[in-house]
Amino acid sequence: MQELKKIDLDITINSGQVFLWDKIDGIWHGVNGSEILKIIQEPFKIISSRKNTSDFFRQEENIEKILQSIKKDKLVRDAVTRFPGLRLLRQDPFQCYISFICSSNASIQNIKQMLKKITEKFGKRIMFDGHEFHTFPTAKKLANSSMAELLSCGLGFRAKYIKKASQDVLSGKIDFNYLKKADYKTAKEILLDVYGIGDKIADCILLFSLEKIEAFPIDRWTLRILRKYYSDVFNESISKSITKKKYETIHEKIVRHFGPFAGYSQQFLFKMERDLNNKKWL
DNA sequence: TCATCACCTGGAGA
DNA sequence: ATCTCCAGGTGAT
Repeated sequence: MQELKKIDLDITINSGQVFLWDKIDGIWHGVNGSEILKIIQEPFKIISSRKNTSDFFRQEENIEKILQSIKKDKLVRDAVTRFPGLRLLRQDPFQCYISFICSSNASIQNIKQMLKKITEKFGKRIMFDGHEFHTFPTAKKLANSSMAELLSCGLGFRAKYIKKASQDVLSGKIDFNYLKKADYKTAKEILLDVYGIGDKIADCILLFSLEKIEAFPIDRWTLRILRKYYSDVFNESISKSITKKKYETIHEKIVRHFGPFAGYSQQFLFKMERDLNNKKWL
């Protein structure tokens, strides 16, 4: 029973959810909004630079129930068997929002580099555990930055997205607390209205930071998985590219098939397929 | 509604 | 060395 609840840090951090994490002397350290986290694997312990820390690993959640639910699908069951310690994380919403806007048409290494520069240029420098870190900047800080400063972070065409998206948070057009309370569909529509956010990125933000576990981001990897293993299940051939309308109808089928915790199944499938293809992580 | 295409940038592979 | 291609997409025709 205790084994089922064990979180595997290497696997979880290397599953495409977070980018600002590094192993220092064999121990994972990472940035989550205004806090820096240090996580010991054995015995499992979370050390935060802040007094009040969030439930980053979702330890309050009934993971046994969730795994039991998603394991009804055979391929997900295989993935859970291979990566039993993989967990969904609960990230700082603004950092998650900016991170995935940066992810557009970029490799994980590239995304990490962009975000690292953003924290170094705009975040607050703090010493923690004997090392130097930079917190993730506030929306205000990024909204008021110049385009030249943003471009110097290697953001390229994403710089204009980041600037506008930050302004939308500052103005209150995007209110993460409201989005957390709203239902999936409502929250998604609001996010889709942000310049630089489409279906895939909206779903990542919803799943990784806004408590929408039914979100199932469909990127080139998940699409590949769906094409490869689920065309029969969904009773339709899935094309190589996906249109806006198609994304919506497929998502409905996904939730019907995988259930209310579909986002968890996505995480296991994504991890498995990328590992299978020897793709690099952090 | 749908199919193309350009897009910043850095790294890998030819 | 130099070039091409691609990377967890999105917005504009």
